Amino acid sequence: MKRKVTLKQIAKELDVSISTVSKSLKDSTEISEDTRLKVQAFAKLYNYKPNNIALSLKNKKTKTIGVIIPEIVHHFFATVISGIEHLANENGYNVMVCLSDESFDKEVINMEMLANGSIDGFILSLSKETQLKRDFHHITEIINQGMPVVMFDRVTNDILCDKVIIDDNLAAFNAVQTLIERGMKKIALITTVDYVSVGKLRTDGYIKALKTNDLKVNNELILKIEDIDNCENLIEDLIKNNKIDAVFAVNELFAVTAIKAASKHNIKVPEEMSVIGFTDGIISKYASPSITTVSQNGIKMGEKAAKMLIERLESDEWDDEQFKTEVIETHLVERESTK
Amino acid sequence: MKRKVTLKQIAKELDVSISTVSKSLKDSTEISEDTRLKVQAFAKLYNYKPNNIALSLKNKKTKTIGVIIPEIVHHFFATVISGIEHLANENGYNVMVCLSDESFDKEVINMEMLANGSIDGFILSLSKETQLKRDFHHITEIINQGMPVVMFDRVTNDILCDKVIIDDNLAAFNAVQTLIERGMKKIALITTVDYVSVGKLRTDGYIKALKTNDLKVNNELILKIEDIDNCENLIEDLIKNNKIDAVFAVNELFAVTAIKAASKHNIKVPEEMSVIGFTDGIISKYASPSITTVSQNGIKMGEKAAKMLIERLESDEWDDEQFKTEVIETHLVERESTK
DNA sequence: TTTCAACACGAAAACGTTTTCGTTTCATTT
DNA sequence: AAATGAAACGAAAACGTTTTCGTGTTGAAA
Repeated sequence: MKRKVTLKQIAKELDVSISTVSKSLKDSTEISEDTRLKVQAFAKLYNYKPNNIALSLKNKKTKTIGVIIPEIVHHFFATVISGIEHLANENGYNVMVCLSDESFDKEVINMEMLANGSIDGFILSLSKETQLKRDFHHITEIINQGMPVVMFDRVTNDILCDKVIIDDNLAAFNAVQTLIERGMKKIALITTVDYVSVGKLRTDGYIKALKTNDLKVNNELILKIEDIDNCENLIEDLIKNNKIDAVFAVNELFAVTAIKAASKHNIKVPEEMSVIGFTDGIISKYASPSITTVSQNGIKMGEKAAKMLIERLESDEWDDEQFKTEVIETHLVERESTK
Repeated sequence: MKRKVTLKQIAKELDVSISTVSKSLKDSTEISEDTRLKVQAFAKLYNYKPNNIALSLKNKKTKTIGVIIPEIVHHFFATVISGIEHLANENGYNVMVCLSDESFDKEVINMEMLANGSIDGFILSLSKETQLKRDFHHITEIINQGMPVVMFDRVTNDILCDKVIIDDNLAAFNAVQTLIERGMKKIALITTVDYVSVGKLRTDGYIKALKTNDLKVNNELILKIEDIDNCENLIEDLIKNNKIDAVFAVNELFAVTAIKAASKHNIKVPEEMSVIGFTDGIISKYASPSITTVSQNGIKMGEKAAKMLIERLESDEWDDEQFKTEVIETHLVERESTK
């Protein structure tokens, strides 16, 4: 077992100073060709690689990005991470991932943990609980300490920082508008509780589309689901008890569950009922019928977020206090669940 | 913007030495109560938190686990990460995630990057390309440097280290055995190319089950897919051209694609054809019909891998050179695609 | 009064780098 | 022969900790 070799060991072995070794390896002209080559050969032989931790301490830069997300077993968040990781890697950064599990406390603990030197900046999406509590002191504090933060998807106006989002409101509006244009009148909405920012925005888009087209907003057709694990019965009731033309769901899980409920009651999709979901994930693609969705390009969001963060990190320190909000384009991916 | 405060700054502010500050914060009895309280109050006021990087350098421990996986936009790997992250977090560890994108070179680069001090140990699953090349020197080298490695799922006998796997062979055998017991005779296999370790093992299990039951192994019923993105046509041909009783697929993607192909040709699942998949993921759950699968508990695998790694890290340094291979239990999750 | 603990604190090394600023040596110029 | 200057290298600080080992000041015991 040969342990990693350090500058000190090389120096001792070759009977020169640590400085000489360091300079030699950096091809400094200060060192004679003789010693330079000798040191380099020795270093290569022993496979010397500088210690990242020591470099981090010296440079006050870790070249690491911290990512805090609510969960990872979730197609959208997984794609975002993928985007972040790739862009980070291209730029010589590594990625530390922490899960908040939708919990405020875990979000706080994880952020404080990482903020103490482990990383250079954050990319994060708020947990449900944090959105419910509207308590963001842990994030503003970190920003105040001079650490850049980029938020994505689940963001809030209460924090000033760079953000990457989609236009949830508009995307929902367009989706519902499409349904209306195709003749649907009785359109149900399956959404989350209001404190989830994106859920609220999509709900607003739905309502706006109805109003724009002089359709009544019927609260019986709006289902707000708190506990995602027990949504089947609620959705089944909604579909069974109302003669619905179409369903707009704010995520794919609700969409596929609606389709399953319809099929259970012999309602044909899309002939008798159209369904549009949100987030173009794996379920929508492989469900039967496959589901028309609003695409939400997680890869792009991740890449954009990483790019913004790295640019801040490498700009000359806070030269520009103007924070930006980038809006990622969405579009409707038409599949079999709409006619 | 108030930057993070250090021991040195506190020391200067209170006109004591750095040592005194450090000891005070650690409640050392060496320090008088007076100064101790004074220092603690000041530290609290300025929200002092020790710098992780400095601690890592001093302790030669980063309290960070490196994870290398082929991709993350993949339900199984996402669940594994989830398991790793939770167990790591419980034990005060953080997780750095790197994606190899199924590429040998990226796997090597990422590992070398992290091995230079950034992490205490690795958890990894081999990329396809690495499995194809059978070149593992980058991993053995890291192990030789004294860094613990735990491999999961896609492992190899060529490396001596801790491992976490499922019994792919047995699980496949049992799945096919179940099909046979229910009267199926013409059972197709949709699998990967042989160099993917788990694909090969599952293929062997399929063959073994047939042979055990004196059924002929018909190569026309075995489809080995290289390019996962273009599997539809191949699978459709397989199903169209053979009157098949059942399909055993080595992942859920193949399984759902088989079902779609069947439905396209008006073959009813499960009435005319049963389907069993592998990896109990989100597709299987939400497909129509939902798919019977061999469960492969990624959370448990991740937790187990993290546990083994942390135990090695915190044991008294290589006290035990015996590496273990943990086998995670699987079982058949029965759904609608089998009768 | 001397001696010796106990007490309270500080200096310094160590972790592994990079980099600035000497210092020594030797050859060249005046 | 003295002065200058380049060439080649080393010492030391710095990043932020922890910890060992002093050291100076007390008070009490001898």
